[in-house]
Amino acid sequence: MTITQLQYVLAVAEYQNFTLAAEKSFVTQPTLSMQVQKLEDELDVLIFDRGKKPIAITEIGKKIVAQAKNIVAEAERMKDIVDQDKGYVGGDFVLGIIPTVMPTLLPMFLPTFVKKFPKVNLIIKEQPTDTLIRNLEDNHLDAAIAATPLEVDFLIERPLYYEPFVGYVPSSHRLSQLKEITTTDLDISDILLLQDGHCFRDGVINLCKSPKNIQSEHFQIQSGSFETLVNLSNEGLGMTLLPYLNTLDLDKQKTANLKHFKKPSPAREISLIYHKSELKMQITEALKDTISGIVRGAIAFQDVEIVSPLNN
Amino acid sequence: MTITQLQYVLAVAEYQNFTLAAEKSFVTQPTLSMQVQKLEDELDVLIFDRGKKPIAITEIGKKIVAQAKNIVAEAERMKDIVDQDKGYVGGDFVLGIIPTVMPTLLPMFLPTFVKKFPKVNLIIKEQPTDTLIRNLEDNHLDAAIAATPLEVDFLIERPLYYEPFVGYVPSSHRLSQLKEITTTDLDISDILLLQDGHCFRDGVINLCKSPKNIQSEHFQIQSGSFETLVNLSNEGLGMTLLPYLNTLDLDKQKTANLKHFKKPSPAREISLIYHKSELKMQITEALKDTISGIVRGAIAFQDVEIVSPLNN
DNA sequence: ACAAATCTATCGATAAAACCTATTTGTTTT
DNA sequence: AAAACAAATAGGTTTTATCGATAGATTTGT
Repeated sequence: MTITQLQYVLAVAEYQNFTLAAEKSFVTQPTLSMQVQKLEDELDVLIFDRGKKPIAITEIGKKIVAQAKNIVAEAERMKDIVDQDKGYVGGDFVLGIIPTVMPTLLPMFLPTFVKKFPKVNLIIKEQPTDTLIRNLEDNHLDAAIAATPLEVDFLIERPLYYEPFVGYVPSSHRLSQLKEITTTDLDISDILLLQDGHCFRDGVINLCKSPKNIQSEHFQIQSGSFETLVNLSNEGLGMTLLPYLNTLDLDKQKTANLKHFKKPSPAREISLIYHKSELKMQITEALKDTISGIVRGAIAFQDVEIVSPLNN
Repeated sequence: MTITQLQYVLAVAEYQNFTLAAEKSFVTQPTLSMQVQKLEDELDVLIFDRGKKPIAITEIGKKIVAQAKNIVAEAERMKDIVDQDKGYVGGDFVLGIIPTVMPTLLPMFLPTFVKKFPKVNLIIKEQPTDTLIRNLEDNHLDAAIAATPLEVDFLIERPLYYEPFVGYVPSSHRLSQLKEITTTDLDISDILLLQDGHCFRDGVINLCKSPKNIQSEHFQIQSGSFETLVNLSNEGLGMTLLPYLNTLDLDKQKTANLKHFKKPSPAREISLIYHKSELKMQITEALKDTISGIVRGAIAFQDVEIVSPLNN
């Protein structure tokens, strides 16, 4: 049994296809097939059922794949250990970020981070929460930034900051005369929402969880960007809710339409999340420290109440 | 990096000697040296300092060895997983047992176990507790039976039974008229002890921890067997303490000299202990179940108070 | 139902590696 | 300073990981 063989098995398990797995492993298909066969011979079991297509993983195969993941993860950590000891922080680091955090947070910490750790090649991917979780499980992401708590057992969550929700209420709206709003003022039927899949959308829905009007929506407009939502709102189609950081770069006229919540303000918890196997911990820690340090200046700590980002 | 290279590194770390490590790994010394060098090249660190003899492990080398242990242990577990799935319970199983448990417990469970698991080749080693712990750490033992609690962080303890201490008091002794004895009756200075290194000795000393007479011993006779202690005791050299199971095969005349403790009787906790990496768990579990089942018949459960087996 | 496409296993050849024996180099011991 | 011991190095052999080409099998498309 070699680590290479285990990696090949993991690739096949992931792509459900020997040819593709071979490509991704940068070897030819016969090479990969042979090595998988050798491992199967050595363990004297069938890991994959090649009978049907796409190929299936046998019952014992699933256990073997799970254990192979352990072994390969431990093996990868070896490099981490050595790097850490050398004080060397470098290499690729793939970070996933949810769409509603990306445009506001990334510009804040990226310049500082790349300056502080010039040898780290940071690769950023914008993905919705469910994709982030899947990719963290498969080790395609080294870490991610998402709204929490997620309650996923293989993930560790390290809160970075708490971002209050802010109402955007145009002058035509029934709430426009209020100085501060509360959750009970909200009516889901006249709030403009982001598209399905955005966890901020789910957060807003959770916030308005008064069962009364949840069915009787007169119209449905969904967008992927807050800018669109604000513009639609100005057209008189309803109010909307924005994350605090998104309110900072509105123009003066639009800023006048912002309505803050009465304390404790509902807020989303934004965390750095990563696999509990804790690979590349030195970069992960550095990232967390950098972001925490930067954001602490931007978001005054205040009395907040965390809203769940999950739809359930 | 290959698993073989890691195993070579572990061998060198264990034997502090390339030649011996090569022998134990069933390869020649140059082969092992080369592979270790290759790993060092790949990780770009020195694992061993060959400058002085015996060779030393570098600081980073210690971390690498620790991680290599993790990887190799996970790799070994792969075979376990496959075997377990096949319903096959076999292969070698090396069990360590402390001397004071060996002669009484082994005959009780060995016949049952070998009959129940004919494919397991059980190898028994009689060793004092400290040796057991060292060998469990190095994976030279798959499990061991010892007096607990030991509070060793890499070990898991699974209590098998609680064995009361029984006093052996010859008719010439000052306590011979008592029906039951208590710990306060004991005086360390007239109790015959096993040799240094036996944890039962430490247990007895802990039991008598009345600081009064611990210095003023008039004579010191130490033996490795309870039989000798009982015979010396009959010669009027003092009383002694025996584990309950050792009192069962005394002759009628000697049985008359036994004095049980007043409930709750002091007792030693005998446990099956094994490394927390949990290799060969199916055999370990089978062993535990076998012994628990057998002993439950021999030792009536009673009110006991556990005595620490550690000297401190 | 047949042909095309897709995918895995097998074959033969090659380059890489793991390993061995013999020898050299560098320590430690006498 | 010589002897003894231990690790590195050199050169050669065996093993094996890999490749390219191809055959066999299953699924898909017409």
